[in-house]
Amino acid sequence: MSPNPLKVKSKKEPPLYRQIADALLSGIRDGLFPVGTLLPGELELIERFKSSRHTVREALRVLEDMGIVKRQRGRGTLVISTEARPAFVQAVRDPRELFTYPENSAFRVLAEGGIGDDDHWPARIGDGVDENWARIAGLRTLHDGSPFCWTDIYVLPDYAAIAQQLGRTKRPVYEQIAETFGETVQRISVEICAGSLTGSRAKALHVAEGTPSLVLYRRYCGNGNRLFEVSVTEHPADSFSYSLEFNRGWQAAEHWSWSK
Amino acid sequence: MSPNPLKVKSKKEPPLYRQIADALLSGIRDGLFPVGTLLPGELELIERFKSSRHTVREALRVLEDMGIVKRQRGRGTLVISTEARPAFVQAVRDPRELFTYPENSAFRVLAEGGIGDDDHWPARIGDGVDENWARIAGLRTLHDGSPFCWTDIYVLPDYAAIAQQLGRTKRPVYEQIAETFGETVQRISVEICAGSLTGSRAKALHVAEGTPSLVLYRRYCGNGNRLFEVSVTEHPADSFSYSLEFNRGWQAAEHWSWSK
DNA sequence: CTCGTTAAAATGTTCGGACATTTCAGTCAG
DNA sequence: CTGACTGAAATGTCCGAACATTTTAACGAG
Repeated sequence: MSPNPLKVKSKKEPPLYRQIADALLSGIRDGLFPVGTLLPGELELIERFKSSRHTVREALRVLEDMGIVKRQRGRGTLVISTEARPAFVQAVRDPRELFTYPENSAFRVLAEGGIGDDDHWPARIGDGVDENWARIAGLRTLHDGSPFCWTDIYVLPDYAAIAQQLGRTKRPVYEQIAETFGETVQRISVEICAGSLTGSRAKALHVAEGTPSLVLYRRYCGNGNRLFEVSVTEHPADSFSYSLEFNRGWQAAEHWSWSK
Repeated sequence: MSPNPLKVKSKKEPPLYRQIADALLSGIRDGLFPVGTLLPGELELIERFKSSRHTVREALRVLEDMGIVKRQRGRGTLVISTEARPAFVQAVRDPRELFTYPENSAFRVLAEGGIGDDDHWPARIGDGVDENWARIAGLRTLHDGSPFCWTDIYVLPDYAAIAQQLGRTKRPVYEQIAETFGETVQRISVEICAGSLTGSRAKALHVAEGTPSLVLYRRYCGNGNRLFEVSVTEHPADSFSYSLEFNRGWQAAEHWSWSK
């Protein structure tokens, strides 16, 4: 016989810790506990929900996993957001995966100097970069020497010396900078737009004048979220495409209740 | 006086639950517990580490948060990976954020029919789409009527009827399909490449023949990861760019030990 | 051999208690 | 007023116990 043929419990009550989490979440969303304030302490929640500390902590852990609160020993439970973590993510284990460069490619420096020497893009590079930054221009080539993209790299003045050790290795520039100057890459942003290859760039890449191109702006932030490198890469259209993949659910998405 | 001036405890011992987690992780990486097998049960781990169930569960929770194991009630703790979760992620709350379309834009259907009628892209669309799929072509326009991209949409034959209700709303097509036919978007992939606008497309978008363009291929997978929509969107270069942002650490990255 | 039942095993949930560590504000000596 | 100290408060770590729920495999009736 079925364990329980009479009780139709089609809608079973969720566990207590989740009810508590939902109640707290409602309170947060309703403005009872605004972002930036501290949630009531565990002892107080135990009293309010007539529960045990273990259960209350489990509820708070759910909120922490959702990115709603941040717990700090000795201080309390801080409300940091009113919305849950995203439902879709693109995950990248290694920033290297953001490049679609073939393994067997190398960077060849063609020119270096101040940013004033550049007559092409400064407008689009954006904030954080000024005329004091160093500029390194070059080609990325396959092992057989055929070039497949043009790159302009802009780095903090202090990191200009990186140009000397470039071209000897296949590794990404940001990685060499990070290692040489003790940076830790914290944030990377990528902007993609279309353009067309003209003049010296077209000639360097052996394509016809006006060939459509894909232009990628990459911005790297290191320790303290300080911008330390911007690179502008231009690919001939037919030799490059950029792919992304997003998947629903990060971790136990079904683990959350989402009453709504 | 300082709390403890004599003990130099510069290297404090990590908590027990983390030591256990590290030990298990080492076992997993060393092949003691290969991917696909079950970890020893909680009771057994309690004995082996001479600890309490609470502490063992805390350790297992760490591994679960890292994406190393997946716990299943009644079954056990399954090893699903030997590597931790990625260090960089692009997070998207709503798939809508993958579009950079202005809020006040609308889709206007210009043509619909079988996929055989298309003479432009079929080669690049890829697997999963055959000649039975339906095709809907159209323009996306701002509220003032000015067009800013050309779109070809390919959908499963069963979903061809979606064309009838398009154009009346501003909502993304994938969203209307998902709602109308009960799909849940599970995966989205985006491929970006450069092209140039010619012929009827250039004319429809009011740009000169040969204007550089950004072409986006979007593939949507629904229930059971079945591909149900592919869209190809072409933007004039100067009116569109695509941005991405990746951040290090997902959640408590510093929470992990990473003895390495 | 097939199907349903049953029992064992495993994780999930909940309670209780104790001590450790960190943060912060208040206090008191100088 | 400044600085060091102290103590309260909060979360972190850890142990013990009990029952619930789910999965799986063994078992037995037909």
